[in-house]
Amino acid sequence: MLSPRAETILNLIVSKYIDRAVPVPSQSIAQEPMLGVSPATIRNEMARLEQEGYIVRAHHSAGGVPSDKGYRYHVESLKDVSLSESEQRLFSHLFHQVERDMEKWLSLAATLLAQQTQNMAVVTSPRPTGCRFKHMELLSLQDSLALIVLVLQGARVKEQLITFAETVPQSTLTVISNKLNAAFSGLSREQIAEKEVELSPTEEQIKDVLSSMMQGEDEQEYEEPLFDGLHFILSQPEFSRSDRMRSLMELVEKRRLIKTILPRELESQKVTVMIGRENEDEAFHDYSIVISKYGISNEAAGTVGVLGPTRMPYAHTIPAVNYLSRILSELVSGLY
Amino acid sequence: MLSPRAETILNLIVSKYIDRAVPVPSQSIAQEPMLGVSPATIRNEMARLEQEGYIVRAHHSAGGVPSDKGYRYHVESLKDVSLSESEQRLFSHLFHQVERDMEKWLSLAATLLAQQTQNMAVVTSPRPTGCRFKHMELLSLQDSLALIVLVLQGARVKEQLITFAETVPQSTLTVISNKLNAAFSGLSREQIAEKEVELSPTEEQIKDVLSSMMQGEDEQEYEEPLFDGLHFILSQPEFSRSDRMRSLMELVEKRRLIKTILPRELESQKVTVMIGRENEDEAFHDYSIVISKYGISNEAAGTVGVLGPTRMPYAHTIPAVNYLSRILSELVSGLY
DNA sequence: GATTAGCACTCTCGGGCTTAGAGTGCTAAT
DNA sequence: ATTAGCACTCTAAGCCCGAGAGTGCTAATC
Repeated sequence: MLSPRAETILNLIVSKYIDRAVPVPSQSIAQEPMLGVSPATIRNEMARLEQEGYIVRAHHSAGGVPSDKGYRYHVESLKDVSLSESEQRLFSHLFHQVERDMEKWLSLAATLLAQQTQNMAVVTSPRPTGCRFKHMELLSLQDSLALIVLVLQGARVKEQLITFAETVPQSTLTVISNKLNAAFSGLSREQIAEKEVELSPTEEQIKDVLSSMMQGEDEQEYEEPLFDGLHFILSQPEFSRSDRMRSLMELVEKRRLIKTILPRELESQKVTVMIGRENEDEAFHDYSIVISKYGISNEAAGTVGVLGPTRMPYAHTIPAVNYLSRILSELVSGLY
Repeated sequence: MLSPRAETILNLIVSKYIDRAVPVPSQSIAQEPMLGVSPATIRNEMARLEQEGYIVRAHHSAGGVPSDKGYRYHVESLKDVSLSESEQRLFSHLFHQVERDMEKWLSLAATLLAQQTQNMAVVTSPRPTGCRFKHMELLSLQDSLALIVLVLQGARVKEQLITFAETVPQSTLTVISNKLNAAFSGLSREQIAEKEVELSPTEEQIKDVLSSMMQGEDEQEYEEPLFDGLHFILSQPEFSRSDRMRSLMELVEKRRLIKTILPRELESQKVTVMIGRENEDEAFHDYSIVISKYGISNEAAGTVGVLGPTRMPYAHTIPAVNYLSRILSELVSGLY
């Protein structure tokens, strides 16, 4: 419903505004060689775009600034742009160079994404839904103090100290861990609770700790996410006023992202873009979020995304989030 | 060399400035009932304090602001103030309530410290100097993919994936881990390298990975530290200008603290205060750092501290850092 | 000699005014 | 449908001014 020329002009306004952060005047559009028209014509078109809500003006006689609707239009027009081949190669190369360690992969993904988009990247760990016991180990540290190392399905390792009422030697601990490993291997927390096994008081205590470790894992729907690129986002002109800056910092520190945005059901593996007021949470009405699930759905899924001002380089961000979520999915499926 | 009255006045200026963040006029000092003198007298004393460099004036006819030297004087005067009994009890109570887990302790320490001082707290993990092998475990994930779980002295657990050239069943892995556990128990990385053991190619590969895991642990002098209270420090009036705010954020993200401040040799277990230009690194010339080592010297030492503007509530900060470092030391020594 | 009242002086901060410049909307001509 | 031309609008920056806060100095007082 937008004439081809109007479309071109809108896209020009959006991209110019994205990289200059200054209201776009009709003149600067007219200079583009691709459409040989005068500023006056552009002004007419812009008046129409404003009426229809694609752009907004700061005041009566100022240049055009894209509205949420304008950004949305722009985003739709690049839904299936993908990362350039050379960047794809660069990314996978970097992933293959790094140690084989989930932590490292996540932090690499966050760094690359922040770098690529000049905004803040957020990555959460792939979290198994309903974790399963794989293996445990008991190590004596002092007479009555021991370390429990619990390995869950999917190469996830947790540790926890435990204090016994009495001295328990390593030899006993080894016996116990063999027994419990045999009994619990492959089971979920519920199954472990139901399982009928003859247990000594010490063994019972250990079982309780294991169970609470697994419960912690199950309940904590998203673990502390990884952030990178705060300094990029903070140097955006949107945050030159320090109160805007502080409110962003509070969003980050108060973990609001995690609580309200991440838990939302995302279409599996597809990049979702939420622009300004499209976000339900009012706190994000001035921000855009580009986010995607990755991992194995219903088994171990994490999220990878970018937070920035609505004036965000979507053309870089969307393909980058998309590609990284694919890489991470592959890496995760290697672990299951 | 400062008359008792001058001392009182200086201390009043410092504390008033610390909680109001506004240059202190002679009047507001004269109001203090403890010295029954007129503003004019205070002005004379303040002129002296300014000459001697204890206070500074923003402009010719403005109130007094403590200089670094002034803060230093103030800090020296409260070197052996300690935390109130009730707070001590509160702190230890909180530590005993939380799970027995180093991570949790550190994060509690950071939160408490930030809260108490209304500034940013930094805590690093206790890092063993020259780590020692305690135990390892090999778990098959897929045909030729396994997970190595390595436990080091001091309840420190690391994990790492490994891919073999061929399929290796769990039974073989179990045999191998028993063998290596027996051979390497209690050894440092160098000792493991020297140790003469007959090893199969697969075992050799595992040994190499173990060695590199331990090397990583040894080399990484300080691991990612824990921050808390960014929002406190950012709401200090010092950071109302957004450029100051951003430069702080960069200090934090670029890990400058860790690289230049933390590695400095600190007198063991004693609180060190560095005020403004006393910091070697120019980047910290506007900040103060209150920091202390904790742990077991030459075995496993971490740092706990506070970063803030030079206008910092030293009277709360110093005893809090001091007390928390003592608590953490106790907790760490429980693990060794 | 130390203290203090009194006063002139300095400096900052906010409000209001003005001006330059950027960019528009409209009208009339092409 | 396009465009040149122009009057109009709005912002941002500079400037001035006056109020207020707080000082330093001087001269009087204890």
